[in-house]
Amino acid sequence: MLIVISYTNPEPIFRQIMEQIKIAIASGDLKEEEKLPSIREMAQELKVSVITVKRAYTDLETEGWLVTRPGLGSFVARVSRSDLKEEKRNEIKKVLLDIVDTAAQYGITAEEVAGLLASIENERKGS
Amino acid sequence: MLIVISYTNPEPIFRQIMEQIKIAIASGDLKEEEKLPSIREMAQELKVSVITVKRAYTDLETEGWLVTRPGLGSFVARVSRSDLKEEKRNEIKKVLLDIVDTAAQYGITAEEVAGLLASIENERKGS
DNA sequence: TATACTGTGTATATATAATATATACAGTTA
DNA sequence: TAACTGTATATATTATATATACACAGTATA
Repeated sequence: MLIVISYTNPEPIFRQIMEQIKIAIASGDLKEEEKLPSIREMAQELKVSVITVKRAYTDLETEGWLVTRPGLGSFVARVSRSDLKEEKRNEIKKVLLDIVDTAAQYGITAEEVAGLLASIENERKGS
Repeated sequence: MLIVISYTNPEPIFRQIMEQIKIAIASGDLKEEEKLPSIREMAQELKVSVITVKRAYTDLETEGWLVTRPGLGSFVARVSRSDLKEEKRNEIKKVLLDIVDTAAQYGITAEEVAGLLASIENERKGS
């Protein structure tokens, strides 16, 4: 599993790890019931403390994406793939809602926000 | 000037203050050259430390929205209103770009994101 | 079958940086 | 000098990250 952490990224390391594991699950790169690298393995690969990786795994378990068994390892939880995608959709919707509200306070209309989004898609197609 | 801070909001207090001052400037509620409440006044109103308000004012000055004169007070900088709106537009575009990228990693298309945004607007009109 | 080995996760104590505070200091004007 | 203004210093609390010592699970082997 390829995980890359950035020290310039203000996001804490354990969250960067969490996010990339979620993406691995959502993309099918990590399958249900599959064993993840041990916290020591991953800590060594990322040149990061074991505790930091543990924090990422523990939080992912709390959110229901992993199951950890002491002495055995951590495993991808059941039925997490489509759930993860749905969770992300809701998360995105919440952020969009916040954007529209904030924009309004600055006198930027919802139509204008939609226009910005459309311009991003067009620029993407162009390249 | 009405500012409301929330302790459940994970955003630090000084950033909540900054954001609401920016909105007051963008909306014209605070005009160019106008004097802001003294840090002590605002600290007392918000039941918050003077240092926290100072931090907000100092950062706003660094970003160019305020000018502070020791012994006199803090004042809205010149030509900040339209600049602020433009800055916000750029900020929003950056966030939208990030959303589209992240969504793609979860197998959510840009069209789907646009759809979510459209649904928000529709729900708003409905209410 | 007992036990030692090697893998796994866990708990405790510590360091550093960001946020928020209280209190003492200094500039401006009347 | 009085009554405003912002500023500087030292301290507390919380989040993030770490090192090190501990405990659990499976397996090889004496």
